[in-house]
Amino acid sequence: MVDELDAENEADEHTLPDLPNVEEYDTVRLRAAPNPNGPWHLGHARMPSVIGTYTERYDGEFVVRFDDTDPETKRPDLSAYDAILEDIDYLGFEPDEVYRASDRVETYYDHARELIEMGGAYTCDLPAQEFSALKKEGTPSPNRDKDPETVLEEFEAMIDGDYESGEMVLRVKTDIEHKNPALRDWVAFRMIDTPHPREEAADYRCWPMLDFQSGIDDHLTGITHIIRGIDLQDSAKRQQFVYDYFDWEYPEVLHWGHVQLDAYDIKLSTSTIKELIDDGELDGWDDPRAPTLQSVRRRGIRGEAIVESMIGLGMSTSDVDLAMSSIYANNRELVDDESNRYFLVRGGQRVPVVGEDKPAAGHPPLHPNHEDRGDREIPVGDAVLVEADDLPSEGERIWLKGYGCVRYVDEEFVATGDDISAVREEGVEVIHWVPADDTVAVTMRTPDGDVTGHAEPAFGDTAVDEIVQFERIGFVRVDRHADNEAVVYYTHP
RNA sequence: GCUCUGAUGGUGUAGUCCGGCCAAUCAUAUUACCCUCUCACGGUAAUGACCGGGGUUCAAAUCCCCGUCGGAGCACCA
Repeated sequence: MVDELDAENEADEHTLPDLPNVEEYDTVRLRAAPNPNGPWHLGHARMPSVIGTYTERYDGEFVVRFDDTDPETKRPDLSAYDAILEDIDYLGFEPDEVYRASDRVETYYDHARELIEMGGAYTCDLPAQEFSALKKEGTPSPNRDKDPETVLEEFEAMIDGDYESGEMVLRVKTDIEHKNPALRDWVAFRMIDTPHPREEAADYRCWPMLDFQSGIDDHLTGITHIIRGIDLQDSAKRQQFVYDYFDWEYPEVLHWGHVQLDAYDIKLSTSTIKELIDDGELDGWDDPRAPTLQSVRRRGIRGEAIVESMIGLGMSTSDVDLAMSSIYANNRELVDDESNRYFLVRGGQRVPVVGEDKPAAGHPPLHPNHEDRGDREIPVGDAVLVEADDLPSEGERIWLKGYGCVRYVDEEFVATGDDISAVREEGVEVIHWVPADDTVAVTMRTPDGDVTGHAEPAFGDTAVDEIVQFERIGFVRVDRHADNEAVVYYTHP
């Protein structure tokens, strides 16, 4: 038993490498630092999946920090804060702490003041392009040697909003000749005229840049390991200058590449999805065609299946393609056993059923591997609906699943009375069907558009949120029921 | 241009630090067969990869060099 558990743990640990130097910290503390500009798309799931998994492995702590320090270019969406927390909950994780950077602006100011007093930063009124030109040749800004008193005065003026956007910034004094131009005297604070959408933060005009804010916060909140994308691979080196001034120890850092997703036409980008929704091309964030967490959630995919796939991507720094089929495979494993079976006929070709001894009803099982769940009852009536593609050629037999064998003659099904050996030994095909006059009208929403059809009467007894399998079609999540009408979301084959 | 960083089958991943047990792991995908009153589940099998070229070595996916290709940063975005 113990061996078994060990083997299992080893298999789990195989996918994600151990975090470096965990033994040096009392508690491993990890953070996800989303920009709250919209609900999450599937790619965003990687961070909480990995962080949550590591948190569980090391019995650590999971911090969420909203990096919402740009009210203009990356303007926060007020509803996104909660939407993101819900997405994390859906994936099965619960943050230990939640912060909003826009609540902590005074803290950033304080640290900036301290940095200025140490001579580690200077106010600079050079236009961005001019500084950029100087920087490229390694020439310092003429503002670089201002005395700290002047800098402090000008920085307070920035805080007071005495400058307009673009007039003045606070730069961290790094190494203007550093061989990597990306690290030379970077901007720590700039002026933004647009008020922050959060009321609590609406009065601030002087905002920290990500590298400053995030660097300060990671230290102050005791983050031990930072995991972030390769787009931020220079951040640690930039922030190291600030850490050196304060004599802080920089956390461990890991980087990973971008995630691409197959199976969707829509780009994995919050702004793209938002535009499509605004233009009415998508119904909302949970439209089945949208590559968002809300969408797959509505389709009945378990957060756990996504986490497993994300963990499977490992921690490589190169870009990775995630196959939706991997998420589907994980999810199928989770839902197959509990999903009862029903028939849905897409479209529907009406065919009368005749025959002197024809049975009155079909009785297929609710689940082929669980006879104890019992059978469904599907009355046949005078006629059935089948899918046009399933219609046999004239004179051929077909087996109506759970009902029996019929022969297609003169556009009618004639019950033949054959037993199951017709299927087992004579190769008669088995198809699904519904009674023509007793059905539940179903709209099935799929990533490729809506499909309409008719489900068997027993389907009306299913509960909202239930995952069922429409035989020979795939799994769906029951979204809502009305009188003999239902909407389902297609999960996967 | 400068600076980082990476390259294993269709996809993802293990192995690379400490060369041999790697004619390369596992998963997924695809195909075939078995099971089956589903094209689900389960079972079996097949398919398919170390970016290229040199070097070191008895031995290289693993070490060194050169190249090729990819990603990222050099923003008053995150």
